[in-house]
Amino acid sequence: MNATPRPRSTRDRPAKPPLSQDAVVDAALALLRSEGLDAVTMRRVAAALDTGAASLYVYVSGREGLLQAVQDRIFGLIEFEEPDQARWREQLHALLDRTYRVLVAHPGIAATTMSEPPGMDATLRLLENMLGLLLAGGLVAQDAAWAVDIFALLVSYAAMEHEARRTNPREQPEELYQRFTGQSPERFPLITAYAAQLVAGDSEERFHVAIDMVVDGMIARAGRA
Amino acid sequence: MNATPRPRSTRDRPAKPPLSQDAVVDAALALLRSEGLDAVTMRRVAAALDTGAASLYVYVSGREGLLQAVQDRIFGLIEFEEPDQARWREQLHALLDRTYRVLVAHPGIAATTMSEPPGMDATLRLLENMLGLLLAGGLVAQDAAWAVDIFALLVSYAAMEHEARRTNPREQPEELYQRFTGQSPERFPLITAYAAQLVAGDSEERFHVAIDMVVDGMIARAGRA
DNA sequence: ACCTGAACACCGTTCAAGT
DNA sequence: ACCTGAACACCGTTCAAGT
Repeated sequence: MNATPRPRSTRDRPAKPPLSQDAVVDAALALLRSEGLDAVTMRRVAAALDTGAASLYVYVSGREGLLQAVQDRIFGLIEFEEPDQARWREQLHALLDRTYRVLVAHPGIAATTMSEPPGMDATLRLLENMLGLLLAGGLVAQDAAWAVDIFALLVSYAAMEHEARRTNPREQPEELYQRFTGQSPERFPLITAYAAQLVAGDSEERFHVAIDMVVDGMIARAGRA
Repeated sequence: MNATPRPRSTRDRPAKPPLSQDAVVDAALALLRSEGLDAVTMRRVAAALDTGAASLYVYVSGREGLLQAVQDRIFGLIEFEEPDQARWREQLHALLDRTYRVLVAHPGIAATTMSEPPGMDATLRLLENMLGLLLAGGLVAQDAAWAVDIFALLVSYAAMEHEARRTNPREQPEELYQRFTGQSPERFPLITAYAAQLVAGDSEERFHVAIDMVVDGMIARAGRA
């Protein structure tokens, strides 16, 4: 039927799937996991799929659109619990912990989650679930709606901080402590005095405290209203 | 003394200053204000100074170092008040408002403040002042130290949100409201029911509420301890 | 000693020209 | 109709070769 000579087998490469949105996102995700966000360029994703960068534009709107699809795929990995009034606060922490872990497993993606409003499917499910937990906690709807945004911000920031401490020597707590204590005590009396407090805790502890502060603040507001 | 012919005057161009760190940062700042962060490339900054990109590396360590110096210059524009126990909370809001306005006046720089730990002079002064306000409020030192980080995050986020809403039609509240209410009420009962609350408030209002939640949360924690 | 043109190794995106 | 090589218009950073 086909006169073109094929090398050795009917399939000359191991099951190259046809291009599709999913295949493009898969390739980007693999690159993200193995080499981080900087490696996720249109050209390298295309190369992993044995094609040219131009071919990707049929399936994604551009690099930004690709990254959004990747983000949504990652959020799709998070499992949800039905909100339970008796343990909503614990459930909130657990949900945010799972989100944190998924973000940390995909270096660089946390930064992109902060600059995009929720819109895709898995992102909306995360939003829906967080909102459910806060409403189960008896919070005022307006406060809950605003707080969801803050929690999303805090978890992304914690993941970014974790990555920075892992890869950037300048962000190591010891380094930072030295920098704070090395300042002039006349000019910076508080920074030098409280350097230990400023660098205390790992990203996960800092992030749990932050969540608790916001939750306690919401409850205080609800009590006043 | 010099045989090279000069055109018309002893100075053939209007007082071109010699290169220096300050001159490089000035040029970057001007570009940032007029065209945003994307315009601040080594090549364009150099072009504004009538030289090549390579020449900048004598004064800054690279693009990242330049952006840090720019950030510190911007924070240097913020004025500080001596912390006053009687009105620390109001002073905190005012300080964060001034920070917000300075960030908004320099599109794109807010994103860079989130990924760099405090280290330069003006950034440390901001940190020192915020810490002073929280301690004047009678908060536990460890809580105050952690909260400073959260406030810095919240103000940067608010500035980013403001910029996004100004430039990205997809982030306009009306657009977002349509997207939320357009979802399936079976799959997303809360998002569809509370779409109005989710998009309520401009970036400044949302940011003030966030600050109050954190402050109230800190006070609640201090009361428990 | 100081400065910089040109080169290196990349980018995202577009589009004419092929099949 | 679909796909893509090559081009366009850029990047940050380095370094040999000039003054």
